[in-house]
Amino acid sequence: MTSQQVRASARGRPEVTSHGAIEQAAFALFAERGFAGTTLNAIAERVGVGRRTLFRYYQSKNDIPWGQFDRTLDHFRALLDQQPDDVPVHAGVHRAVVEFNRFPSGARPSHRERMRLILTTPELQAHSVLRYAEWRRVIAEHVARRTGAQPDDLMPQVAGHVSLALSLAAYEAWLAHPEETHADGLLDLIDRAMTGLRTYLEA
Amino acid sequence: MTSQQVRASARGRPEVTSHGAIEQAAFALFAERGFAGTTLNAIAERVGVGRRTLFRYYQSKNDIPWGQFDRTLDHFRALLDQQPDDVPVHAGVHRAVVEFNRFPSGARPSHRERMRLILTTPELQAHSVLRYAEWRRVIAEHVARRTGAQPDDLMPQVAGHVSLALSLAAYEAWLAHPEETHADGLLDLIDRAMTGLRTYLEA
DNA sequence: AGATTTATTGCCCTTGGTGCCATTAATGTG
DNA sequence: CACATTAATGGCACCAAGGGCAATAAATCT
Repeated sequence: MTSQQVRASARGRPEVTSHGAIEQAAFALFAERGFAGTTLNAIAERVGVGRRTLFRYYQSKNDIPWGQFDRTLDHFRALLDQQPDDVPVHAGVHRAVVEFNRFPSGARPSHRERMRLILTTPELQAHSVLRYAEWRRVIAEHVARRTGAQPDDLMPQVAGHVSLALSLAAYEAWLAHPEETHADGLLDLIDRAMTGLRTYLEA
Repeated sequence: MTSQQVRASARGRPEVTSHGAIEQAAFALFAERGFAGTTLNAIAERVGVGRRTLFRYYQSKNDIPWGQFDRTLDHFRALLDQQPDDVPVHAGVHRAVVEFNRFPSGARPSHRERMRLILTTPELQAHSVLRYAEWRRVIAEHVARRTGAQPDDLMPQVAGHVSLALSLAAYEAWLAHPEETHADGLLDLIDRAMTGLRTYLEA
């Protein structure tokens, strides 16, 4: 990936590795031996760094596959904010969600590789809820602002939960058929999940 | 709770404890020291049993708060099956979901206590996804059967995911205001989550 | 009583994760 | 250049969850 947090000043001992380097090493090992079969020691060794140092870059082993997800949340917030006021709230949210999932194709590990690992590995599936919670919060806050409610009120929360539900269903479908390597299939599936919900509720 | 799996025969050494006894001890400790602050050793000690034995009753520490959730899934399946054919699929699912959450009030630990722990403790929040997956599967299978689709198709999956989304939003709201100790508030909130979704999508 | 069955539990080991802190490698200042 | 300062590295000791294994205990069956 690009790089790590821009350090405030160049003083002190420079960082000896980067998030990107760690992720590359980690994903290579995950592919070889699986997630559970890869120890932090093995990753540290391959990166050429002490095990203890890994914890300065990631809070836990489970956090490695997510990379710097938290950074992307600012982007998501911006996407929501730039939705025009004259479209219905739900439509704006939906559009922002779709846009949010448009990922650059050059990334390593690829978005698909990341998500495949995350959504197929039970430990990671579980751990991801904590990431999702922050993401949902962003939606709840947006919906609350647009509707004059509080973020913790039922409707904003429902909007967050349901948006996540649709995204997850779309991701699982995306990963299910192996042909669709390009991200377009994913965005399309998010749309289809939404229309799926509408027909489900109307039928 | 009532008891453990009915043993096939009465042969062999009898079980020295029960799921119920373990849960009681565990919840007492969780209340005292918190979930993370309670070691399996402490639980084993209070139950009066070896630590190793706990693993014969629960797969992991995280599984203790859920009790025998898997058992209730059969009940859920039955609730879905008994929905009349002439109501729309989504309505039947919704009704079954509501009914599923009507819990006996005499249980120890109480349903509310359980859910409060589960939904407030990050480790448990995460772990619960795995439980939810089975629950969602039940819905997806039902919807698939009723609509002539496959359980892994997009719409049934969306139905499962969205039903879960509504339930979680309702549970969180339920736990948010402390007055509503009786389960009725919960069932009502599930209804309100559903109408919340409808107004969100129509506005 | 002895064979059989089944649950308990202790022992040992691996792994993730944390606290602590000495060490290292850079930049700044006199 | 020497030396203070700053900040990252990584070793060490330790804890807790979890799993494999095997000995043992407590019941029933013949």
